[in-house]
Amino acid sequence: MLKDDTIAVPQKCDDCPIRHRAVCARCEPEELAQLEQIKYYRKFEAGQTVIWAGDRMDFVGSVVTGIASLTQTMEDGRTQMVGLLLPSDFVGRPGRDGTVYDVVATTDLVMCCFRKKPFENMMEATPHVAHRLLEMTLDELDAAREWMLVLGRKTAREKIASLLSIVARRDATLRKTGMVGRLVFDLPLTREAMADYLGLTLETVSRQISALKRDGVIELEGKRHVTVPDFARLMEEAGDDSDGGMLV
Amino acid sequence: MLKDDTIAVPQKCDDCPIRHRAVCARCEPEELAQLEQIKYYRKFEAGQTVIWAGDRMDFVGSVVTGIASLTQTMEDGRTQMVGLLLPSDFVGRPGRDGTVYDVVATTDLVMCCFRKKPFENMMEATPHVAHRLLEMTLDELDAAREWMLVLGRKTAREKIASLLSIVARRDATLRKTGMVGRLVFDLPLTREAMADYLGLTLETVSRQISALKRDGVIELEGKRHVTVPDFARLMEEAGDDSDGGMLV
DNA sequence: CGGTCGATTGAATCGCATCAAGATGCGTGG
DNA sequence: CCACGCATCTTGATGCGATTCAATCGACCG
Repeated sequence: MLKDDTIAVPQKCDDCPIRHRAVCARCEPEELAQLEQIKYYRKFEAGQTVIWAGDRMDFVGSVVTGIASLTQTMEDGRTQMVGLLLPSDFVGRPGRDGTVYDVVATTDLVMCCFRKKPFENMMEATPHVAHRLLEMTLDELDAAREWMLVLGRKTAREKIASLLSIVARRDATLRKTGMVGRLVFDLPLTREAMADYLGLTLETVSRQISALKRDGVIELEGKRHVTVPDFARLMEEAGDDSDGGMLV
Repeated sequence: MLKDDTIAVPQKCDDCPIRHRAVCARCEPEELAQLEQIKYYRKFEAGQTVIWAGDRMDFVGSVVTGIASLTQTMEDGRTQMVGLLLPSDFVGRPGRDGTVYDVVATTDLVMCCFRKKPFENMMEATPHVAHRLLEMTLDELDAAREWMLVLGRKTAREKIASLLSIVARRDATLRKTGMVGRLVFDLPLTREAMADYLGLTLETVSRQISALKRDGVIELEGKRHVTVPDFARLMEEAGDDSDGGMLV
């Protein structure tokens, strides 16, 4: 892999947008200083592959801005996205040399990477990093299991509604508008990426989105800009009334 | 919940069958002594519910013998099993009060439970428990993602073959026969439980098992006793040639 | 202006769910 | 010991939902 994706400009952790959500969230100033020593930034364009399944990984890291996806592929080409990596999410596995997933930049992407060996040493030495990582991993596990229900038991329409409600919810959280009134957001995924995530074909995704639009559950401007007039209605369409379906 | 499931007989950790695989695997003798202080055993019969989704949990623990399942349910009754808990697997989430899943004993079950608060304190104090738990959680996350591919992209036949190969592999590991020659094992799940795990109906499960039998991929004695004459063939049917599909 | 990429829509097909009957096996009680 | 009931499993017929194959459309770009 070409290394011209490395960013020269150093950024202080204090100003980092994911300072309080990422693996470093719990760190004390002196631990942060240690992390600054071993960190570097990398930048990817939408569509670029960050790591191929089976590749050796000499770093771990966090998504700073943008979105990446974890994908598995079968020999015959069928693919399933198994994770959506949003800002503050962690990539890589301490104590293991490779990934089993392709990591692909879905949008333009900036990652904060740590050299693996020093990071592992830090995990041994200081509890805060390890503790935060455990917490994050447990959350991801819950999210993955939540998604198993979507993949295993929901209809195409419910799957689409589930995805939309997740993206809507995350977007609202991010900019701290509540879950009230009309929600407006952009879909960060192509129809094909949605299909890969939902275990559908892109045609079915397209059809169901059209159907939800026709039925007034959502409104569309262009292909990606979505308005949800009534979030409760969307939740209902997703098959989980009330609070259910938390993910990410 | 009735508490008559608590077992009076104390068991020493040294003799414990899951001593070196469970959350206590890395513990030093004195840490083990600490754990002994806060542990107790509980026993469940096949079919009994260990915890209901939404219930408060005042303990965490490990499966010692038997099998349990984690299940999610939608309001309309559709269910999806999101995890199969085998001996040494961990139940519960430190730092959180309840489960979001039903935990059900699939077979007769013995669990080694730790009172939650003292266990959390121990995690703070000693690194070995927390470290091992992180490792196990990362493994579970991988397994969950592996399963997402099964649920999202595999056909009914491939799903059945995937499940069989997992059970076969685990069984062979457990009794240290290799993956060579004829594999013989018992299915620990009913057709309905398999359906819940695979995102199918029990009728489809039954049909596909019959089909695999008809095609000579497996042999059956009774409903539960399975022989796999050629494991590579089974893997092929599962859609992952060579080494793929590791789970559990 | 063709060319490409993403998206939409239609028609035909197929895999799995659904509905419905039986078969098998097992424990219980007469 | 056999009859009965119940749970589990098998098998068949039918219909629906999602895939597949294919044509078309719009937006963007060189």
